[in-house]
Amino acid sequence: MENYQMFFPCSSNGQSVYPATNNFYVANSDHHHHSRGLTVEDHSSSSGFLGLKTQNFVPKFTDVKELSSSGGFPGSEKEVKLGKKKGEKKVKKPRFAFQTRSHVDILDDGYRWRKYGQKAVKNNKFPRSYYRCTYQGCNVKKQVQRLTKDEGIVLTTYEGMHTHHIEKPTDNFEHILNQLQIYTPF
DNA sequence: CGAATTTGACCAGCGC
DNA sequence: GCGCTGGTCAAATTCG
Repeated sequence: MENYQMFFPCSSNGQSVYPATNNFYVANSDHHHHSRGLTVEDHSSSSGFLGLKTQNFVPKFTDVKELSSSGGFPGSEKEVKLGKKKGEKKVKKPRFAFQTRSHVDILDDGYRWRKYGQKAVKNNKFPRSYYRCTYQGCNVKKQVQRLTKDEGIVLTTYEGMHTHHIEKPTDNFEHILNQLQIYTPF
């Protein structure tokens, strides 16, 4: 129940979902001093990945990262600790980050999100926004952050898997999500 | 009027 | 142990 590398196993052009370059890395540590590794570009040809659309702008995915999985990378997991919950044990949740090239922060992926926080992060002049899926019982979270390096890039990090059907189907994203469910142990 | 957002406070983990 | 940082809560406020 832990390996989610096959997040979006299909891409429109059959490439660049998993950039087989040094741009793909496992971002496990939250406390690096520099925004290293956030190299972008080189994959700007990967348009049409999900067909995500915002109001009137279709972002291009420039990178896909697996943030945290217990797949066996040495010291890769920095699992979220839900120590605040009374009886909850700490659950490792897979996290995936997408770098999208967009001028808007809110990428409409078809789910309904409620913002529950916003924090200024170090080494980044843009705040990071925290969202939670509003579907009852589905506590999938995501955070959206714009890069100081290149403010045209928006880094969206998903945490957890949706256990329900998409609410607002947008183009082929629903199809992608269906693909996703196949690899979901839930 | 209910739902969503804003925003400061609070808390936990980690490094020094 | 203390302070910094990231993540979450929750009351107040705004929005539809």
